[in-house]
Amino acid sequence: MNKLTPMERIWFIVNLIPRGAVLPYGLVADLAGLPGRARYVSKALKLAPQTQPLPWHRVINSQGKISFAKDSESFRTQQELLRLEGITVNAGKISLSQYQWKPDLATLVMGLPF
DNA sequence: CTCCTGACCCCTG
DNA sequence: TCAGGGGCCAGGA
Repeated sequence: MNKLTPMERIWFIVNLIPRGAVLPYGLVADLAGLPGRARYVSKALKLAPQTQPLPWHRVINSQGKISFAKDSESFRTQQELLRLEGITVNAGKISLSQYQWKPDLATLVMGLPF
């Protein structure tokens, strides 16, 4: 049966975010069936196994901004990865109205293994 | 078991 | 826009 752990469900959702799109931590949590657990999403990304590539850079905060300190190496890496996908990033900000992933919920939920 | 720490979020001023 | 403050809760110490 579908015994995906909460963390695995988060990774599953993040893997669904298409190239050139982004999704806020809070919405990742909602889609993973963990409403109100935005913080847990950040933890899950940090603890994600390097084994398989996870598009963690497509996850940003609800303000449309990269959540790493602007002077950190992680910040620069995420900004670079987003730009490589054609996303415009200004001072760490991304336009959610323009790039936020808006999946067809009915279709999405049907395909979820949890 | 308790305490502390977050790649967060929402609301207020 | 920006800063606080309260809420949230799984892990590590």
